[in-house]
Amino acid sequence: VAVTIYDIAERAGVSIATVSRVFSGGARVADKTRERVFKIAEELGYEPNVSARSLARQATQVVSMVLPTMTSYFFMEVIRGVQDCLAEANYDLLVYAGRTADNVDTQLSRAVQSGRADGVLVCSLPLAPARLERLQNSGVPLVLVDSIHPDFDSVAVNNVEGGYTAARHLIELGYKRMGLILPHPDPAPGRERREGFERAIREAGRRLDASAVYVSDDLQQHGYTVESGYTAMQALLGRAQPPDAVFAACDEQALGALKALSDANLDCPSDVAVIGFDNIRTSAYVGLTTLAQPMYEMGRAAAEKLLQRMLSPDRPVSHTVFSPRLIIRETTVCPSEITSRENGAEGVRARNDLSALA
Amino acid sequence: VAVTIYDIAERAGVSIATVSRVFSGGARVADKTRERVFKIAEELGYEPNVSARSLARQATQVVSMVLPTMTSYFFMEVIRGVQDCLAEANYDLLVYAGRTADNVDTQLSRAVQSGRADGVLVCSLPLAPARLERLQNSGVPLVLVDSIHPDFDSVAVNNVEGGYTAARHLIELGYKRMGLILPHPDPAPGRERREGFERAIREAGRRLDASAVYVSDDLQQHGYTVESGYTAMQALLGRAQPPDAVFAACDEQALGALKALSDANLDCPSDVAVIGFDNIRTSAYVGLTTLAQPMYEMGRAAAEKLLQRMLSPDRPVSHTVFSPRLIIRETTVCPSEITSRENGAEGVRARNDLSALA
DNA sequence: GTGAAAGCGCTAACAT
DNA sequence: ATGTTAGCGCTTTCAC
Repeated sequence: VAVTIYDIAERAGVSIATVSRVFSGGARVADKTRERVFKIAEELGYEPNVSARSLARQATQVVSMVLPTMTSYFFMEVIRGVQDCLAEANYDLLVYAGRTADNVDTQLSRAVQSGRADGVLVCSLPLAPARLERLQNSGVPLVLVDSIHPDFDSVAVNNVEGGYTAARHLIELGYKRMGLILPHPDPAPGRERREGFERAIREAGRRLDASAVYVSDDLQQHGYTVESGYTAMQALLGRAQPPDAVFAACDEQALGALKALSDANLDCPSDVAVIGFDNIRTSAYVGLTTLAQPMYEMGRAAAEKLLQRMLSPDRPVSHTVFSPRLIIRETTVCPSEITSRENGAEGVRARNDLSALA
Repeated sequence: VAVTIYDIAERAGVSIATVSRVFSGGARVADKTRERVFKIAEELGYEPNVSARSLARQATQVVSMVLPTMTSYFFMEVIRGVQDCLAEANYDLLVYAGRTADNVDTQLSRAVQSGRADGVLVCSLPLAPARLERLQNSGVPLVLVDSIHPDFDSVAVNNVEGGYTAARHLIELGYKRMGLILPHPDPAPGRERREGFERAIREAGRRLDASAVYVSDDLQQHGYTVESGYTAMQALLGRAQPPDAVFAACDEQALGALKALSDANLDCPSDVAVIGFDNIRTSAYVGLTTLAQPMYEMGRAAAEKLLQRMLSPDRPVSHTVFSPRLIIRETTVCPSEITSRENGAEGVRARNDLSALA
């Protein structure tokens, strides 16, 4: 049904090899011939068949990306970075997002299946032993995003540092009774953020009471939800010594916590301050203080790293770690205080908000 | 390098055809043979090569999806619906998102390239003549999402109805001076929402003054941004007769409008009411009254429709149109008024919020 | 600069 | 139930 190089070759009075050379770019073909071939191809509406080319070249010009779920601002931005980088290099992007927890491994398997893609990006997936083995056996070039393993290239944010920074920020502002809200303990990022947070508190000569920590057991989206944050804050408020500042290890939870506060007629930050992690879009809108991850850049970096690994499979494994950036908004400091404490800080905050809303 | 059916065939003492049959499912193979083949394949770590299979079958089991941009809650939900449906049918998803306006057509071309995918989903792309021709010539099964054209299957929301409903809601609440904020006039959805909105106003025996309409000329994201809404609301507030209720044709703009209101020390809804369109995540969070599009369902429906068209290319073209659903929150009615007007409405609203935040 | 020919790994008649 | 064989459309040595 479709037109092939044979059709072109015949009409142009050349061999299929020549037509192939014309469309493969590099090779040397007489200018006259090249032109003639292009012209005829244009007339006939010829396009090289992708599958045939992939089979012959033993390469697909496709990269696949595996995600635990589709619905998250974080993933969207990462994908955007990936997509932009790949498009520039003329690669296409196959997206595999899990729907349920068990479904993820099915998706992973498809993604790494032989001949499907030249490389694979694995995002935010804890590498349990079985999964790890699957990946190691696949032999496909692979880079990890938002997780780390010594055997694979990776791009991630320094979660420990982020947690540490969050605690330092609260300590410096003079808050006394810290609270901590965490998503499901399975994924590493939450655990790491907690580690940094607790370290800073220890270093300040204080301690985090067990009753001030709420860990979600929500399997829904590993607790990365507004609801889980809402529940968590309610629980913390019910404790004997409610906190005066809480670190929610992801912005979704922080937003839920904020909601719980306002439902309880408590003011943020004067009654309870809140700091999140991620800097999702809504955070800028509601003025949530948080630690920003450079999501788009992480996507780009991961794609670039993968492209490099595809070129030279033997290069040493490398890990790119970004530092989370503290964005101070209104949930840890009242606007008036900001101006009084830091000269011109108000102006900075305003600009922050505008750009963050972009 | 990789293991092929030849390796399996040899070790199992059968022909490659038998091995192929085993892995292609359907055909009848002796149970003993099948088992033996599976066992050996397992040992050798065999996986069918995707490109070879695609070439031989003349089908890829891949669907590609083209989007104007990656960064939008709407697209994300649509993609999720698409992905879920495709995964169930064992299809993979290739995502092409434009980065700049001109880039979109490059992406479109790749998406419909011969042999790349068995079908294509085109989302939110105005079909200018050149683009239209490209699609018609490609011969690939295709369905449109969030836009309509007589030549192609499509899935969309009834924007005219949505605009109409928005106006009716405001009229019934007793608002007098309507304002209208629109994204860039190029994409059809905005124009259609305006049409419905103005019709309802005409039918109510009133008219919409030209000075009460603000159309964004922002090319950035076709004006689907918080900033464009912010600017728009500021402009409307500066008019001789500022509106007491405004319809923003997308939620991003509505959020910007809300921000402009609060920056001007105006209360919503008592000074100016605001109603949006889309029901993005943040809208639920800030209590924005809006018209919800069933994004996930639209994605699913589109994918299903595409799968059907791929099965029977000659079926008549069909269009699925969803009705937008009015979600009343706090930007058009004060909570107290809701309870006084509609019995039990408060409870409904609360439930709405919880589920919408999910 | 161009052509001939041997694959790439799998599928699908057709034959047995 | 299984084997033989001719492709699928393109790339890529190797000659000339």
